[in-house]
Amino acid sequence: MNIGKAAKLSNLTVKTVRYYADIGLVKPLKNYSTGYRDFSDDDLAQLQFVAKARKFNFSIQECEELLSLYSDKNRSSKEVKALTLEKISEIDTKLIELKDLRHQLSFLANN
Amino acid sequence: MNIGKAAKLSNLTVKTVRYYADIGLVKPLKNYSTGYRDFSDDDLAQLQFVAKARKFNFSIQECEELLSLYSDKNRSSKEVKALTLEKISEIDTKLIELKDLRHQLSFLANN
DNA sequence: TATAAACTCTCCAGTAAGTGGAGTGTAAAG
DNA sequence: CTTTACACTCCACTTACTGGAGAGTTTATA
Repeated sequence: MNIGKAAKLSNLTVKTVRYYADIGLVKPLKNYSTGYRDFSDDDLAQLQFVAKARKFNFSIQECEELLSLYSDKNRSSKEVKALTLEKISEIDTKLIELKDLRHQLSFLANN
Repeated sequence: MNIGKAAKLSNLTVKTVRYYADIGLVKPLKNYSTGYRDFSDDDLAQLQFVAKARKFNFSIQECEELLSLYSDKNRSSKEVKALTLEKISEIDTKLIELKDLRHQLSFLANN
């Protein structure tokens, strides 16, 4: 699919998707007659994942790590699992902090 | 208190606190003989709040809005409440998305 | 009391992750 | 067949910091 569709389906802007392709975070094929990028369903899945992770301040580099969980055959299953669990625990911390922030705001709303 | 203590107590770096003072997000007094910034407890509370909000991608400008909830006497109580509730609802969305991301990762960890 | 360590300041340059816009080529609809 | 929508590159700008130089201040130690 073209970049516009990929952007729409991943809730990213065309600019951002192009940027991610530029830095090699996704590697869509390129039609060398038109120069248009061609995103596979797999590319799309990666974009969707990155879109979510970036929202919670996982850096581009961390996103790359997380994406490698999907695809890196050189990693042992144990290693994959450990890395994933680490990220999950980071998310759990974020969840607590976010609830705390919500609490603080809702306290504000009631006075 | 000096900037180092303010930074430590708000989990920000000295650099970041200085930056927030530079852009006027906090307005510590300044000792005009030494040039040292002097952060009040109130300044600290604002820094602590901003530190939390920034973690969840509320922009600096949004942080300014949120901080104004604490102090802006020109706002009607209704307006304050509405703005706060809006931010809370944004947080609720973030909470859902974050749980979703966690779910996706924990699925990864189990195969 | 001297002096070293720790802390502060300003200023300036660099970074991460985009964002906006000009200028131009391609494809689809009317 | 031409207007409209979408794609491309390239380059400058933005946000929110971050690092480092060079210099003054405060505190702890010898």
